[in-house]
Amino acid sequence: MSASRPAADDPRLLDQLFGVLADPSRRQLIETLVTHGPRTATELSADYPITRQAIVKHLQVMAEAGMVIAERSGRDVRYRATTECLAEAVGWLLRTGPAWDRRLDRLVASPRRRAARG
Amino acid sequence: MSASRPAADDPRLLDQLFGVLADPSRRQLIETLVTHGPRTATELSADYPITRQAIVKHLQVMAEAGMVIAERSGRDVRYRATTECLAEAVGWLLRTGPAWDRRLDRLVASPRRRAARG
DNA sequence: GGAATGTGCAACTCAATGGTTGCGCTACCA
DNA sequence: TGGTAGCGCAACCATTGAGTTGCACATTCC
Repeated sequence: MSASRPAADDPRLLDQLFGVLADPSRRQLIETLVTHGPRTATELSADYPITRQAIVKHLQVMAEAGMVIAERSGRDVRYRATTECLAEAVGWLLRTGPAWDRRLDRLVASPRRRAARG
Repeated sequence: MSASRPAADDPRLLDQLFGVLADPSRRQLIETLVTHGPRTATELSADYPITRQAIVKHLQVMAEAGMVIAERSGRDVRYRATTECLAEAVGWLLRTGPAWDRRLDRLVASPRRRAARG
């Protein structure tokens, strides 16, 4: 199961991660799971304007990205938010973000041969 | 101009931000702009397997999200990476991420009333 | 055992989007 | 002043993905 979960250094992981986060419903879903603890898809669907099936699809995508864990107890499946994967996203952002300023700094400092734009 | 750029506290901004980051081409585009400095779409298209038009579309989406700035000089349009917006994404992640652990901690610590499914 | 509740799977619709091609316009340069 | 290189716009195609409905299967509980 979940044979398609990419490795930590696989760019596909970032695709999945950011892809999940790009959807407002999914961010809200995460926040709900965080603030209210593990819940079933049926429970969640009561608080959302979309179908249980839609919720399940979202949760499956999120589970694929390693952001939630599905735990079965009896006939219920309770979804729990996990956090490790988020480090990956933060990592990329911090690794890239600050670098921008450094770069821009260097560009401004260096003499441009093209009409000194800056 | 850019009338559709959402405010800082608008969830739409996070949609755009994470949406941009979810695409590997766009992440690579950002990294290229970061490491090589501002470049034109035509220059960029030389290093990518996709059309200039596709690149332009990406850059427009990224500009919409405030991640790049288009600067015209003569007939060239040079795109420069900016960084402020990333803080928004990092903010959400940090605000949400660490909370997970706190939550999980509390859940583990609290006595469960439902058959102690720990 | 049988009703009720919840999950899982599949097919379908519809909109968004990544990508393409084609063409007209503008700016640069010899 | 004419050729060339680069940008902008529009139409179009194929794919993806969010969401729905319908139904079958499993589990709980009376």
